[in-house]
Amino acid sequence: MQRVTIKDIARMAGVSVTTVSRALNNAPEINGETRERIMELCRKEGYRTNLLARSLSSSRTHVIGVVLPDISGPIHAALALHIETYAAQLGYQVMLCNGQPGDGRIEGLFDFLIGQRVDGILLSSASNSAMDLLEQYQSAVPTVLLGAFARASSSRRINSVSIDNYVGGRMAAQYLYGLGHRKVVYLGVREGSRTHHLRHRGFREMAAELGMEVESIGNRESHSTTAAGYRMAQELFLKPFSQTAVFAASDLVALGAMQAADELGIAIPEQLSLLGFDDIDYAALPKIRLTTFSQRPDALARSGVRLLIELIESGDGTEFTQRLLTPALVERSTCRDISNR
Amino acid sequence: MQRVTIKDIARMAGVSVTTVSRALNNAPEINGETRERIMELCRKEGYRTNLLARSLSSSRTHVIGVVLPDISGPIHAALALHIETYAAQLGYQVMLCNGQPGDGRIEGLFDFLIGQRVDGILLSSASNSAMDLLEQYQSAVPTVLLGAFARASSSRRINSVSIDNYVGGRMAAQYLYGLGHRKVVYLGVREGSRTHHLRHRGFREMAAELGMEVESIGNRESHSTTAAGYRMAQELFLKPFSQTAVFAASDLVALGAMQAADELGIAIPEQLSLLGFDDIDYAALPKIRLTTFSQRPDALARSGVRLLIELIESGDGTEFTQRLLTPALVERSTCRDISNR
DNA sequence: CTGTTAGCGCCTTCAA
DNA sequence: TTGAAGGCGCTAACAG
Repeated sequence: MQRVTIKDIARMAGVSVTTVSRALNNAPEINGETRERIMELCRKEGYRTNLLARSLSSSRTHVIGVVLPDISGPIHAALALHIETYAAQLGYQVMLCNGQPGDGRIEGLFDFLIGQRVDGILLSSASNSAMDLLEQYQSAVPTVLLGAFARASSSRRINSVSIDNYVGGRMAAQYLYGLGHRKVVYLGVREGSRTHHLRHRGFREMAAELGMEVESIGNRESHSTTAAGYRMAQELFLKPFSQTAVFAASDLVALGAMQAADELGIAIPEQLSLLGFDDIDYAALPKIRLTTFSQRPDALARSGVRLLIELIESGDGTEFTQRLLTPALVERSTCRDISNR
Repeated sequence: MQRVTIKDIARMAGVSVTTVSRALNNAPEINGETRERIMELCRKEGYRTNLLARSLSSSRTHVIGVVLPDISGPIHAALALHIETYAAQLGYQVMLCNGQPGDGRIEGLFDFLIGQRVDGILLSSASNSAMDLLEQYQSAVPTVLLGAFARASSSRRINSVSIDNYVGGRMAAQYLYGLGHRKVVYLGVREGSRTHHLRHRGFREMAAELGMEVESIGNRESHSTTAAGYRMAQELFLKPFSQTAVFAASDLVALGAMQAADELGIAIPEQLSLLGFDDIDYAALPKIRLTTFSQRPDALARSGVRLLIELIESGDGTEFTQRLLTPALVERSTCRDISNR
């Protein structure tokens, strides 16, 4: 496990370390022949650049840190994949970490990444405290927040890219209205998350504008899980209700609602339309086929990576940009047009 | 973005860099007071150790590289999460990368990780070429293969931890036999993958021992996807067949088969039992409830990380160990006992 | 085109 | 208990 260094190669080739360095970096000012000779030697000797040393002296790592709440969650996993792919195309490696604001480990994670001298950090989080965290750290390293942006906070001095949840909520209301629904429910209001707050507000406001009646059912849990959706849906279904459609705060919540409906013999979409949000993988499954809104993880990833790298390469920490993506409706089979029944 | 170094702190505290270094590393030979004073200064000045520099001089990074075929796939995502969690407990950070043997980028990835001087590499792969790759690289860095081990190759000089696919195949046969099935099909034979090869062989051998008749249907595609499962199942269902149970090469294949069965009005498990392998998240969904075998990603991750770190800390590259985990049956609702009908 | 000289930020003997 | 000096492997002026 003894490693051959640039110095060894230099000695063997009878040149200086500088020359070897130049050969390795395709510097223009070098003789083609000696270059070839050196490269050949490197290959033969199994030389591998010590990137730590290179980064130390060049103070650039070409690595970006990516912090996600839960790599194993379907949306985040997709995000991770796209981020990595796209970053690689632009010449950056990704250092992927698990963590979320408030879990007590996240500061340690940021310190680690900064200690590793990553060129920038991408944080994906829907929690409110993510912004505070970034405001605190972005003086130390370029930083972009993914997915937690909110119109309301446009005053925040941070860089961010996000699905426009407010608009998403509005689109949902509009879609259901267009299908002829006039009394609907919003399932899973959760105030701890800005994302969900906005989604809810957008939905209610558009519904109000259209004259559609909406009942909101709150989620007492701290996460929008299938189990929570199941319980909330039961709460709704177990007494008589007159609504014809349900907009679930997330696909997982929708899944729970589906299960509850199934057990109580409520047919979807015949008796009740169900609309989700996220477009997780499950949603596309044959037996599910949930109509929902895509968070467009690929677009989010691309946009976030691009912004971060612009930041890194401009070296300008005085400008803050916020980008908003419009969610995309994915029509499958859980919403029915009841306008002319 | 100008960083404060150990030298700055030393100057400010009126001591030498050595002293600061000692304070930072809780060296025993240092005055408690000066230690406190220095630490306080570091905090106030926002000092963060440059890990690159530390690693360069100590030649230890406390980072392990993890290479997975597809972070967004459910099994790999779970694996990634567990690996990271467990490594963190043992004081190691994880550098997560996407790549698989044969995709043309993997050598670059390994070179990158070695260049970053990771202390070790964990590779998860089911492909045959993974072993060749590791044999080639393990002289440069400690290495553990996850999930692709095969009994047949116990002669290989590599470190590995894996679900015992051969035994898994045997267990599957035994389970179906116990339920009274006598004519079964193995759906999705794929020779490119050692994993699948073993699973198939185990299944056939145990079936033969029990006197159970098995028809194998091959998968012409290079991956075990839902789409492939769908096509293969159609191939089976479209002509008359007498088998009472199907063992699918993977849960995804099983999912495809479910869809095909659904469309053709074949009831599962009433008319046909279906057994999967992997226990991906989907499998547990209310409308799916697939009976399957768990790959036990948590156990796999723990075991792999532990082995790798032992390797790293022993510094012994002459010993190779192989660990085998037994899959665990997860009984849900897609297999029926037909023994006394 | 090539070599010399200084670092990058930290750790680690060896003296004091 | 502290400091000075050298080195980890590489890059980056600046001369030649």
